[in-house]
Amino acid sequence: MLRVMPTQVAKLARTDAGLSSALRISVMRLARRLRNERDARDDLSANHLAVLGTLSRHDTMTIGELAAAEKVQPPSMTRTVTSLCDKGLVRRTTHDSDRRVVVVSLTESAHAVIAESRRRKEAWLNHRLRELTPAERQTLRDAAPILERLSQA
Amino acid sequence: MLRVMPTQVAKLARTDAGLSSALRISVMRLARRLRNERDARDDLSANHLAVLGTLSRHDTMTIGELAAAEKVQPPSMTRTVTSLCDKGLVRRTTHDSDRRVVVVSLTESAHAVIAESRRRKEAWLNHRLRELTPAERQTLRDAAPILERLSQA
DNA sequence: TATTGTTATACTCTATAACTATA
DNA sequence: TATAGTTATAGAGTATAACAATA
Repeated sequence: MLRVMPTQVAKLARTDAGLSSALRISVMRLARRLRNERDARDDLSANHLAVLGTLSRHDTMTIGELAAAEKVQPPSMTRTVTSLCDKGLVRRTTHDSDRRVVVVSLTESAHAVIAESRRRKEAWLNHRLRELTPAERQTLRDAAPILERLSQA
Repeated sequence: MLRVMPTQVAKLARTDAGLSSALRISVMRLARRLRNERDARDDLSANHLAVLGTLSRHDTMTIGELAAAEKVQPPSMTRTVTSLCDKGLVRRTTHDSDRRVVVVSLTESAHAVIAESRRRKEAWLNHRLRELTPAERQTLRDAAPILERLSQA
């Protein structure tokens, strides 16, 4: 049985050489867990939810901008936006000065869906965090901004 | 512009209430980044790679066990295993005592593919970690086992 | 009968190529 | 001509339902 157990992750992390491996394993596993915790009750696909999330961070975006942000090709984004439009979660309008451009924005009901989805995702994690010691929570508080910076690098 | 910036993550993390949100955001972002860093050069799909990874942690598994581990239905796993078999990455043998069961195991070439993929994924993170201060690396060293425990809860 | 895995079939998501409409 | 987006079409990946082989 070659499975990497929690204690092995701690051991790995002790050296600079092992830190990268330990961090990758633990971050990927926790992310997978958080993702599954969400998927269980959401009726929107991961893809659709990602587009709503991106839109909520940018307010309005064009099809091209959305495609670039989600790293898909424009035809795929056309399809996704059409589907979200049918569900009443986004609005499509023509750009004021350039009529080739389609401007996409969230509807009120989308804001509610996003908030609810986020609330559910955090409920599970919140519960787990309350089971940690104050010192462990402090470590995570210190670590969060560093992890964030790594992701932006 | 509603985008959550690194400084906001640090601010969020200061309170117990905000820790869950800050941690979720930073972990999900770093995981996405790590995943993309891998996808860029791998010719195997994320799904195929996940199956190889699971097999490398368990040595031999049946189709049913693999389906359960990857949270897909048996017919989907049959398809995936057939494809990996065609690529020469896994072997299918019949179980000794129960001839309904298919036992799947990695080939030598799969071990090489897994090692190479893992090496690539870690190269990017390794480089980022060297840019941190020793104190920041220590914080991550402390955090890794806690993150791992959260994912197992 | 129950279980393990497969085949048949359909749906979703994605891609490339060819097209329309604006600029 | 070049650009933004769409339509047409095809290829993965997944699911459910029905089936075969074995227990």
